[in-house]
Formats: sequence, C-alpha cells, structure tokens
Amino acid sequence: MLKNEREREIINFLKTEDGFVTVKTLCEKLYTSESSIRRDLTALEQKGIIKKTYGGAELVKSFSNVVSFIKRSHHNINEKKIIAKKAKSLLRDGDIIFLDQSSTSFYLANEIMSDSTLTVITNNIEILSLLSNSALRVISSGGILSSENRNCLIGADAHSIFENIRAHKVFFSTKSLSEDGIISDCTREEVLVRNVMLQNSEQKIFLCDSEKLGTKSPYKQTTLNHVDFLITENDNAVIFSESFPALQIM
Amino acid sequence: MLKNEREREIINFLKTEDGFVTVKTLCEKLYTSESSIRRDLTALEQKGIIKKTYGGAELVKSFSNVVSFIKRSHHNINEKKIIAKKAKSLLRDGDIIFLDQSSTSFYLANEIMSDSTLTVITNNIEILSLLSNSALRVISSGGILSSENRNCLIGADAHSIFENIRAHKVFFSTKSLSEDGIISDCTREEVLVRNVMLQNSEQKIFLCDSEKLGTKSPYKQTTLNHVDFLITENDNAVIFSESFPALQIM
DNA sequence: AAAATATTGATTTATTTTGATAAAAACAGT
DNA sequence: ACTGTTTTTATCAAAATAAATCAATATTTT
Repeated sequence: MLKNEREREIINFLKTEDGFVTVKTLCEKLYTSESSIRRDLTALEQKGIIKKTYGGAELVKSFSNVVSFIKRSHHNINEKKIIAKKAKSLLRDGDIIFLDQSSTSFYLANEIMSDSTLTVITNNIEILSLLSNSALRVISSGGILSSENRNCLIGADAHSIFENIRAHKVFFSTKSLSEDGIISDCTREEVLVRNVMLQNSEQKIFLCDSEKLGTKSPYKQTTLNHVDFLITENDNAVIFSESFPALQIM
Repeated sequence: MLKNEREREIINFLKTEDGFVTVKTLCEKLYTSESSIRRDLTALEQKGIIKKTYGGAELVKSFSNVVSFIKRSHHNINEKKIIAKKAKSLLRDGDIIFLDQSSTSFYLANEIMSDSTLTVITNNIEILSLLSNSALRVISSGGILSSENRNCLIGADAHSIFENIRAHKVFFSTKSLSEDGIISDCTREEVLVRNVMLQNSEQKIFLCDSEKLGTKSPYKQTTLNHVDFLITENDNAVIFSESFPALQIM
C-alpha cells in the first residue's frame, strides 16, 4: 500500500472511528510497519489535519466540519458496520438510493465511498460531509437543520427532494422495532421525512441492530409488512419470519 | 495504443476509481511499459489535470482527500478571519442571512456561532457541518453536490430555497474583482446559485481579500454598483470609492 | 521513398520509501 | 524517585520507484 493511499485511509479511519486511532491499530489495518505509520502521521500533522498524541493520533479540533460528526455519540459501532457491509451486498451498479438520517446509514455511506456508479440522495449532513470526499454523485435535500439531533434536514424543503426522485432502494433505521413488527422513532419531523423516502422507493431496506429489537418509540414509522429487507448484525430477527413471510431477513 | 488514447484512459481510470492509480496498475491495464506511463503522467501533470505521487498519480480536482479543502480554507486564513470579524459587525439581532459557498463565508459562520438570534441559510456544506454544532437556526439548500469543489450544493434544488426566502443580508465572495468593478468566478453553476441569493437579499455584502483584487474570472457574477458593502482586510479597496460612491467600503 | 521527427521500451543511474534496530523519551505503578 | 514497559525518535541498509539515457521502432513531413 502506498503512502498516499495510506494517508487517505488514516483520515478516513479517524473520521469513522471516534476521532482517535492508535499506531498499532493502523499498522494492523493497513498492513504496514510502525515506521511508515509514524511517518504518515507526522506528514499529516504537518499538513495540519491531525495531531499526534502519545500512542496514536487524533483529528484536529479546529476544523470542526471535518470532525463534527465524530462528537456525536455513535453507539454499537461494530454492529452497525456489520449491518452496513450486508446492506452493501444488495446494491447494484447504477442504483439510486436514499440514505436516511440514521447513523447506520452513515456507516453504509462509508462502505460505498468508492462505488462511483451510485447516486446517493440524503438528508443526513454527516453523510453529505463524508461523501464530499468521494467521487459519488450526491444529492442533498434542503431543509431546516433539526434542532434535536443537529445531524439532519427536516421540514417541507427536505420532503420535496424525495418527492421528486424515485429511488431503487431506501436504506433506513429508527430507534425501535417492537415484537409485533411496528417500526417507530422518537421525533415526529424525522418520521415524516423518512416516510417520504419510503413512499418513493421501490425497495425498502430496514437496518436494525438487535438492540432496537423489542423496543417502542412514540412515533410510528411503518410496519415490517411494508419492508422488503430487514438487516441485523446477528440472527435475532428470525422471529419475524413467521409473521412476515414476505420479509427477507439478512 | 496511442499516446492520447492512453491519456484519456488514464483520466477515465482516475475518475472511475478512487481518484488514484498506481503506475503498475496502469501498465497492466493499458499493456504498456512503465516508461510510457510515466511520460504520460508527467504530461498530464503539466496540463494540470493530475498530480503525480510516489507510486502513481491522483486527480487534481480530487476532493477525494480532505487535504484539498483544508488547503483551500487555509489560504489567506488570517485575511479571511479579519474580514469575517468586520462582516460580523454588520449583523443585527434577528437577522436572516444568506452565506454563500465561499471559504470566507465559512469563517464568518465561525464568528457567529454563538449569536443564537440569527438565521443562516446556506448551500455551503462546510458551514452546515460547522453550524450543526451551534444553537443557530440553520436552513440548508438542497441540490447536487458540486463535482468541482465538492463543498457546496448547486442546481435547481439549490436555487429554490433562496428564491423562497427573503434575507436581510447576503455575505458572499468570489474568485475575482477586476479594476472596473466586475465581480466574477470560475464555475458557472456556482455563479448561478449565488445570483439567486443576491436577488433575494436586501443588503449585499461582498467579502474580498485583497488578493482577489485586479483579477478576472470567466463567469460574471455582478458589478460593484449592485453591492452595498465591500469588505477587505486592508485599505486597498478605496480605489473603488470614486467610481462607486454608493458603495460602503470597510 | 527518404529524411526528419516523435514515441517506445530497455537499461542504467538517482531518488524516495520502507522496515528493522537501537537509543532516547514518555508513561504507569509502586 | 525508581523500575519496567511502552512509545517515540534517529539512523541505516534494502527495496521500490522515478528520472535519464539511448537504440530501435513508428509516424509524419517533405
């Protein structure tokens, strides 16, 4: 692996992890020696992108737009990455996809960064920032920056993009999936915009780490019988296969 | 295989891949020697299309690393911060403002992060990311992620937000301001969306670090007689006070 | 067709990058 | 403050890549 390539990977790593990596981790992930990693890190530090610390490096804080989304708490990162990998396997060349405001969608965005045949439409500003470093065709919804999560766009202007584009697939995730197959979430406005995505997409793919399973949230999004794929990181979701025979579980 | 044919293929390769290829890969894919590939690469580099790196080459426009953005934003950083501070002094409580896709606007956004009475409308995704960490009311345009700069939204969906909101002030910046007062920029789509901002704002405030002074770019944005304020980091702009008596220079 | 010019790939030479090692520095626990 | 461990820095030879050179081939011009 070349220096150039590594530097990009390192930045990417910092962005998708919590803004910090150890030298060791980088060695393992990038299959290279400590020396090289250290040299890369000093180079990146001189460019002002990262800050070396004892044992590793972190993204510089001053460029909050590069870092912004890292501050947000992403839980169950590993589960979400597994789900993202599975979700990726459903994609075909040339697909037009909606990615919702969930963090799981963000990890999917990360997986597809180099699939330049795809078109991504999203209201998730973390995804927008991330994919601004890719060659993908990206379309953002407009709208009001959600006052609750501050990571997505909502309101009428957010709806209009999804109303006017027909997607092959929508990938989405919410807070809760109850035993009876009701998918629900916590904020009304976000449910509304996600609904528009669901209505205007041929396939609906629900990304659901098993922690959500068996929980309930105030605002109903949809039910599993309207969903084509249910992707979890393990096999816990098979309980739905009886009640929803048409649902494909991955 | 002929030279220009190869060059085309190389560019094509860079565009469809990750924005980076190794010399080796090119040798294999194009069935030719390292020497030829290297010669092609140096030629393409001189044309300014690619940038050679150890082991390969990358697209120059390449967004694909964060570096490009940081470089851009770091250019004349102090001047831009001075301008941003001056611009901030024009703001009143409750103002609704348009911030354009320029990096100078980004620094203004940085200055106003704690003024929670303001409403910001922008097509600059860096500003969007930044202000997602603030308490400001923020509205984003929709649109296509610009393929050139990868830092802003363009196209019809970008226009519509600015068409439907009337702002108190628009803060904007472009590549060039010539001696005769013509403000111009490099990409047509960006000029267009900025135009909509200008049309729908009461006051028009041009942020212009003095390096832009006396230069010209292909696409005309507007002229100084349509501008209310011209803000620079020093006094170089006073030369315009005679020709444009209505213009306020800061 | 011959001459002039440009392009190619092989070879050699120079430069950059790499990984290993040892010594210095930073850290953690006592 | 001392000790053992981990991490950093500095250095160097080996490996990988780039640049320069040149004869052979291809292309264009005359």
